[in-house]
Amino acid sequence: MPATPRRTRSDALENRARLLEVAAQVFAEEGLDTAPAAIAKRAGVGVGTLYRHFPTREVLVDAAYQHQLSRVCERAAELVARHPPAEATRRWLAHFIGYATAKRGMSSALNAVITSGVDPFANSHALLVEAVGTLLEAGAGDGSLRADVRADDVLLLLGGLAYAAQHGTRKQADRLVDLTMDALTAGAG
Amino acid sequence: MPATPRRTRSDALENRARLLEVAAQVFAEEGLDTAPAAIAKRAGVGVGTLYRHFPTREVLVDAAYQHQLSRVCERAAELVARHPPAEATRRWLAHFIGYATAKRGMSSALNAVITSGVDPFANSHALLVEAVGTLLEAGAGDGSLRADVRADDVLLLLGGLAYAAQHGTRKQADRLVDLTMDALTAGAG
DNA sequence: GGCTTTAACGGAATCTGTTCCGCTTACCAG
DNA sequence: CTGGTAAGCGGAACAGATTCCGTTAAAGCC
Repeated sequence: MPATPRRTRSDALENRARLLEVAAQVFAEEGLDTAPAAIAKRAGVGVGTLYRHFPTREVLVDAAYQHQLSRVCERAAELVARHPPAEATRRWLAHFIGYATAKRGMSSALNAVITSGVDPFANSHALLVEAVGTLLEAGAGDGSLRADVRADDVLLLLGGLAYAAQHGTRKQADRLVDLTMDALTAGAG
Repeated sequence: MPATPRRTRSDALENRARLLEVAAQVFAEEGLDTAPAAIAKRAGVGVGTLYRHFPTREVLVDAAYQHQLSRVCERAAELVARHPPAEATRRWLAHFIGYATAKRGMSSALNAVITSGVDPFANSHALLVEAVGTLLEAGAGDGSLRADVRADDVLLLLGGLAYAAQHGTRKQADRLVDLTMDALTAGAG
């Protein structure tokens, strides 16, 4: 067995990058249910290549959305800086849900990330837990949010909300956010 | 055009009944992802017949689970009779989530029902809204639950929870139920 | 009971997602 | 620069879901 495993081939790296670029664009244009073959073709590679780099749709989706997802996470820090913790949290929840429902397919993308602790997702997942954690800590600090909820629980709940919100109306989504805020503030201080 | 549209053929009715029976059994044994062809074969009909009666998997699943689902709904009334409203609600939420997560695939079945207002589901959906409504009304009556939440919102939320709970641990599911209860009791009385 | 109509049937054909494998070509050593 | 090696490639083959349509037989009428 070789001590130094030969480094990744340059064409493999290029193909991966191109697939990612194309996928992000196609997902935005046509939604997440685009045929894998179409993405591969547009990237100028065979389906085999697509599947080798991204064995499941979710892996591809996560990779394609990672950039946007990190922006959503950054938003949490911005909101905490500008608003009282509870208000920041409310706004971020709404932002998250709005984001999840606005983009066709974004909800399942988020859920793919949220509900997975396994490797390929670790990056985005950790980002989200951290974002929620920032909000919760701020709230616990000034007593506007209860201190006994865990960030990963809230994230899981949020994934469910995003899922549910897709099927309900916009107003219903807003009411669910309100309910969630009530849960987070219950017995705080 | 005929004034009296010829009545449904007897073999069609039999086939439908048999498919339903087989589907419920197969779902219980092997989960929801059983191949349609396998169900059709076991019921002694062609796939075309299966698809004609149940154009989507969800329609079939809803039909197959309708009986069980109605038992879950009845449970709400039983709990209200035996316990204070808030406690009955907590128990029912846990029962619901447990049910959704215990049976492989039951969660998506429930969500198919919950998230749909359209005809084929109307029956089960209405049943669920009624069950939640019973609990909320009882709680509003004695002031242990807030009076300003809508049954269909809670149901939507619950669908999200069931979805989320599938991916989390049992303990996480319990904590989500607790959070939801906190939301329902916040500012009550 | 025989005849006409047409709902309903079955499964072949089709369409879509995924895996597999023989060929290609980038990498590295000499 | 040249040859050996195996990572990576492409698309053919496969698998499962869904549709389509020629055939069958139940319903209703005489």
